[in-house]
Amino acid sequence: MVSARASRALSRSRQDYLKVLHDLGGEGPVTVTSLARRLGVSAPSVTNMLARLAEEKLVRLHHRGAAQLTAAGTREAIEMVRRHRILETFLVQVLGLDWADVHADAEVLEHHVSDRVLEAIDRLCGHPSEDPHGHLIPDRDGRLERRALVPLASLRPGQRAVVREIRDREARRMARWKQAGLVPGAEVRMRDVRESDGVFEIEVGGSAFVSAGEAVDGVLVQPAREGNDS
Amino acid sequence: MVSARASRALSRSRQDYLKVLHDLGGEGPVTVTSLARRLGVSAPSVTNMLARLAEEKLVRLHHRGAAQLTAAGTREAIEMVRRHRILETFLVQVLGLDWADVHADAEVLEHHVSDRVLEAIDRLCGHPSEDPHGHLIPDRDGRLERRALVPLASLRPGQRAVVREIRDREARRMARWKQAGLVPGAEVRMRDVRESDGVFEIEVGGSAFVSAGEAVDGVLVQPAREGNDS
DNA sequence: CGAAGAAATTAGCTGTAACTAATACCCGTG
DNA sequence: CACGGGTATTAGTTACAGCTAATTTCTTCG
Ligand SMILES: [Mn+2]
Ligand SMILES: [Mn+2]
Ligand SMILES: [Mn+2]
Ligand SMILES: [Mn+2]
Repeated sequence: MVSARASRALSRSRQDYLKVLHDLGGEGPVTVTSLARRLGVSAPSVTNMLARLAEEKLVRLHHRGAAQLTAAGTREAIEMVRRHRILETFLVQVLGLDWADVHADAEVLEHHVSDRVLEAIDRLCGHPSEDPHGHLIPDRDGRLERRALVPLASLRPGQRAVVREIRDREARRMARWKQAGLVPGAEVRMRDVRESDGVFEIEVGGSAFVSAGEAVDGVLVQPAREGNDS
Repeated sequence: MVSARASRALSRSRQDYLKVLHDLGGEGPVTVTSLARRLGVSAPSVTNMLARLAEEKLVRLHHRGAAQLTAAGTREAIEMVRRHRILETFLVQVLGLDWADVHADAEVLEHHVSDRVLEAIDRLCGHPSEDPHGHLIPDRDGRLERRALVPLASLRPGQRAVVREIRDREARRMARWKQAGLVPGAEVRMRDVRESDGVFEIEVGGSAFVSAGEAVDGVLVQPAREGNDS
């Protein structure tokens, strides 16, 4: 029952488009503009590539550019997510690179590492279930648990939570988060929210710090069960 | 004294052309046809690419296609050799892949691994000086020792030698060599050469085997000092 | 010397994936 | 209902790196 990993290798661009579609898509379709922004290409480039992906039955095209992954497209996208996260784990755990810094390397390598090498890396890392930023790693069949997480900034005053995932695309911000102790597994408590200016005070690992709302968007937490405000 | 690792990233194709030029070049210039054969592309493609490389001052063009690396081209080529060999070492030593099988993966990864990742891999492998096939690894400044090796098939009857390098491009043949004990470090003795049909008998690690000349071209040995035919 | 054959080059195309500029389409507001 | 702003598409280019077919240029040999 070896799953049918078809032999056709998608181009690097296609793989990146699919991955971003999966990430932005959640469920609903995705707009040309959002893809363009996230991929760093022009809108016409996106229109164009989407047409090709549609022809290859990897995305379904709705009206006015709205695009949605097909089952086949989703499979490819998740495969890329798996590769990306395994590689990040490897870069941190085995090569000892910095947490905040491995995303860019993984973004390239995910397209060029053979299945054989990927499996060897996965084995060497002990078949990790999470990457260094707390993101879950899909299994070989593309199964991916879903977690109900909320943005750190959405906690109400007094609420406790555990940091679960850190968005990994901006090395700069990650360095700051790490230094503040906002890493997967950290326990936090929202101390105060100033509605007026969107600034709040967060307690993490004993000490506290203050931050503007957008400065922590990208940190996802799992709220503690209500009522254990010991 | 950080050496001037210029920022220019050469395309994958260029890097491969330079590497092959270095390998075939030795000293003298290289013909269009030999490049085409080795790279698996057509002759016009080579003419064309050589013109670009010449424009970029990476090769010097002599008459009728003869091409030769410039100092800058040589630097780039050796850098690729270093990357290739470090990666092969890593694939075998750390990931446990098969000796005979890592060339293709290294051929791809050499173009896509960042300097940072390469250095981390090199460190993890303990700054190896030879790859798994016995090829010397250039140091970070492009220095590469030179060894005086001869083809296994050129030994005279009775002569002893130590296997030093195994050509790594044909997995098929490598598997056979490995199985026969022809690996770097193995001690061999030429037992008999039949001039008539180019077949000879070789002793390696006690047992002996017989082979046609071309079947072992790609195995390079270091002849023992004359006269210790104990 | 002259022609054959080998080697290299030129000419013209292809596919991929970008880009900019121009245009078309939609939707909400006046 | 018409118009303006935002969104998407079309049209036309570009760079890269390959290809085949045709041609040119060398070398060698009769
Ligand atoms: Mn990528
Ligand atoms: Mn990650
Ligand atoms: Mn290569
Ligand atoms: Mn090698």
